[in-house]
Amino acid sequence: MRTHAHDHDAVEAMTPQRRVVLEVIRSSDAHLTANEIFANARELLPTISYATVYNSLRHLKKAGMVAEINFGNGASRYDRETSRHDHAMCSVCAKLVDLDLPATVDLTREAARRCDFKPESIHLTLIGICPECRGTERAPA
Amino acid sequence: MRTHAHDHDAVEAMTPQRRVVLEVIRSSDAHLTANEIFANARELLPTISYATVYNSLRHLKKAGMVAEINFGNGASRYDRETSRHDHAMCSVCAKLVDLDLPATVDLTREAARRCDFKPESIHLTLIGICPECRGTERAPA
DNA sequence: CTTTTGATTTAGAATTACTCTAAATCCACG
DNA sequence: CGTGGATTTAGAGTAATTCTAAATCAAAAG
Repeated sequence: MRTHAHDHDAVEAMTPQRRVVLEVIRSSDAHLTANEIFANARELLPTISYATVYNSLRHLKKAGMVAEINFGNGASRYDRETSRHDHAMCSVCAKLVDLDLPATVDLTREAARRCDFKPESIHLTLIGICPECRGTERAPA
Repeated sequence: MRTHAHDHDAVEAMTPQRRVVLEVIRSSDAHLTANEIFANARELLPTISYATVYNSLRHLKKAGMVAEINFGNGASRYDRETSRHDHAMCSVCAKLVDLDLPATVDLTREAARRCDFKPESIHLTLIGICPECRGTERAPA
């Protein structure tokens, strides 16, 4: 239902701003928050606004170029790794670690069977104490 | 290390407000948000304030009487079911369903082994399309 | 080259979900 | 009755994110 269907029809373009946001995410091995991405993006492109960072993140996510991770404890974080993977989060220092469990394909199937959902994805996060924090938090009862 | 250790020493009491909040959560089979809990609690106890609902939720959670669920997409929801269980969420209607996967004990161990965390808990959520939405969303490409 | 059209960006206001604060209240005990 | 600690209340404050409206930009059309 378009008036003309122009050639470019590019509802989703890769603009300089989006390129910068993507670059920021790709050049960090941490899982940055929107806030951190905004700060880093400003250094590369001082005029970029907060809203544009969010717009870009939504766009890049939709385009499958970044992944959003959210654990409910605060701000979303953005991940350059877009293939399905799991996470472990330290309950002491909140560190986030990537994880790959081979069992998830079966698990997804099993879960979907039990609740009669058409499976799309599965999110799995281990909560625990990381080696570093275990070292310091060794306090006995 | 207390000054006196009075007899009552009750740092955490079950007050009428907390009772009402608990009652609201227990009497619903849905997973209510704090907002919904506030609204329902007001009907039982019209003077209760928003902050008290949050205080009560924190208290009840700490006391192990309710569980908090958060999928990062918005407000936390509160669950009368406190034993460990998994969830499935419909990507179309956002419905939330409880699930019980027997494999999670092994999975937790396996995940902890891979990242060398001391395991505490595991969160598993299937994302998919529920039977009802599958019925209506049957639209082919 | 200029206009048109629609996407995009910008700055800041608005919204949502929640937490904090300070004053008022409650309650067991002395 | 008074004191002290916990709790409640109303409303202000905060953090994360979205919305809005005006400005900008870029490709296609004239």
